[in-house]
Amino acid sequence: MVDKLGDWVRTHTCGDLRGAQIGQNVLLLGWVHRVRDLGHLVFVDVRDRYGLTQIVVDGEHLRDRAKHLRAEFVIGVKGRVRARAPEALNPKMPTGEVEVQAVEIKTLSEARVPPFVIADEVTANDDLRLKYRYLDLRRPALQANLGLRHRVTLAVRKYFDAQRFWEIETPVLTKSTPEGARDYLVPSRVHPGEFYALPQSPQIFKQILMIAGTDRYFQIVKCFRDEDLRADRQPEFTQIDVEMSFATRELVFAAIEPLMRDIFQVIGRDIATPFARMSYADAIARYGSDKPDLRVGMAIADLSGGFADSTFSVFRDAVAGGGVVRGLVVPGAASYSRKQLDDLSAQAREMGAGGLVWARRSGDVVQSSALKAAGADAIAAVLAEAGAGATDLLLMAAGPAEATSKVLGALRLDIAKREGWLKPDEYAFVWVVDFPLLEWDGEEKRWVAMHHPFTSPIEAHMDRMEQEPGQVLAQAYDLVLNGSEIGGGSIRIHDNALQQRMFRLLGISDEDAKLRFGFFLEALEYGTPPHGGIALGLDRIVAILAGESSIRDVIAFPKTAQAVDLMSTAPTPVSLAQLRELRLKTDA
RNA sequence: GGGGUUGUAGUUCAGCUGGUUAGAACGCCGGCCUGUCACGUCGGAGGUCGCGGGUUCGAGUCCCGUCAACCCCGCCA
Repeated sequence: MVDKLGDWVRTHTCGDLRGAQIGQNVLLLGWVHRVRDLGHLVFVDVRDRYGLTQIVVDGEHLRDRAKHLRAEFVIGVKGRVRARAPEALNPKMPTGEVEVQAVEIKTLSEARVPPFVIADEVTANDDLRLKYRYLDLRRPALQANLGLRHRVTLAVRKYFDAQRFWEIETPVLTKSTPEGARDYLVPSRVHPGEFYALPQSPQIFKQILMIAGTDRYFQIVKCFRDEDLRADRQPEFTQIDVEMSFATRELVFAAIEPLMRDIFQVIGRDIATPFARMSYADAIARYGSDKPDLRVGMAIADLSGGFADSTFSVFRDAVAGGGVVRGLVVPGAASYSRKQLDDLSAQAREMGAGGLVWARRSGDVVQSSALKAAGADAIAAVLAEAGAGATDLLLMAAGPAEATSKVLGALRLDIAKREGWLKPDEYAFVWVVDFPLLEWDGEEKRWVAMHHPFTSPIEAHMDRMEQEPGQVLAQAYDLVLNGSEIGGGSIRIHDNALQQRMFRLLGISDEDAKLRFGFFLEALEYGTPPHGGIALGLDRIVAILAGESSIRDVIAFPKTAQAVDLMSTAPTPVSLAQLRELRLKTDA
């Protein structure tokens, strides 16, 4: 039986009441969290976004009513706040020094038995949680994540406002410019056979805003990419998009570092600025990744020199063939068992390495999987060169430089994870800089932009773009936090001629460039300020702040790895009438 | 596109080399209980073992296919 709300207005939330309100008459509205029926005495915990308050019900008539309450019913309670007896205090609850003695109870809404218990300590399967997202979101942990996300976006807007940036909305229905990720397409009814694309990023619009003289722009904006998903990737995601006129890399960094400081203030953490910097080449060589996790050391060192004339033919031949021998020192891992070492080798081979060689000291003697082949003196020398101490383990692999570092880098992360060295509340920022402008796409047999085609080469390399495209560095940068790419940006090309050269390098014909980017190339001709910017991944940043491993836990209504919304069941077929109106046919 | 993990009660899981009636905990329903707060306690209901096919005297268990969720590689300018 359900009651009408009538003139009931809440006086407090379920997280408000403290000792100061003792003796007051209050009215609470919320969800039944738990009912504890002790016979002649019934306790009901009422929950809302703000917290939990214990209601006490005795007296025959009301007690009967309380016994019929079930989890997730929405109720109203009129009552009086009273102090709990000293032995009945609950220090685990913020409202635990008081309780509300019920005078009147209304059931405003009944609830079916929920498919899973709504409590942080109970976790159902992901698909069930997503189907009943509104129930999952009632869990305090997810409520806290939504609140955190709100406070972060608020901090972002406050910061940029103070720095005289304007938040400007760019269109969601835009032009498809295939190059990079797949677009989500939206058919036009008014123009049959034609399509809008949902933006992968507002890149061109924000650059045009610079041409339009808005000087400093930011936007907290949804972007869309029709690519396969991961724990840190959703088909629609939110960027903090930033663009500045007359910007240099240093000016962009100087704008973003204090922003990150303000964002981390939201969780009460002081982060140190300026951030560390590392070239892309160093990141790849020393960490095997363009997004190094610097919470741990274990940098990869080049040990090729020690093996150029070695008796160990595998390593000697690798070096002679233009490859490298590289290694990393795992601190304190000299005690690894034979099985652990074998597992690491197997793992390295799985990742494409020819093999993994380990070495360590044991008292005065050295041990190594290549001891016989290389000789004790050579192993001792390389241990010394790598800086391995008495309790450390040296892992080595040989082969082409980049591939070797990537395998060792993956091992490094795996070991660090297993050893618990990656603390979620430790924050290691690094700017990765000096990216190559282009990379060779072996399948398409053409150069493709590493960042995007609007990224400027560094000024000193502009003349060499056509001669040595692979050697040209870009004015591009990524912001990396704990091994996660949380942002990327660049100084843009602001010169029409340079932009056209870039398109040609990418194998885009002049006609094609005109067709796809003509409006932008034309805009560049009307007085374009040098400019640059960055886009930060809001979902990833909030996930790291919240200590969540998946961005799904900081997005209100996320999609599955198959890009399905299990709650609304999107995507779905549409009616023939709808298709006809759009003049579309499907063979699905 | 490729690889891996998982799928058994409402939920989270166990179920050994294939063998009688598929179990536990939580949740749910009912009884008892005046200080609980993950209440306690007694009792009860609840199963197409994801789905389809195969092997077998016999399949939750083995095989093939398929669907779904998750993780990774490719992909993500």
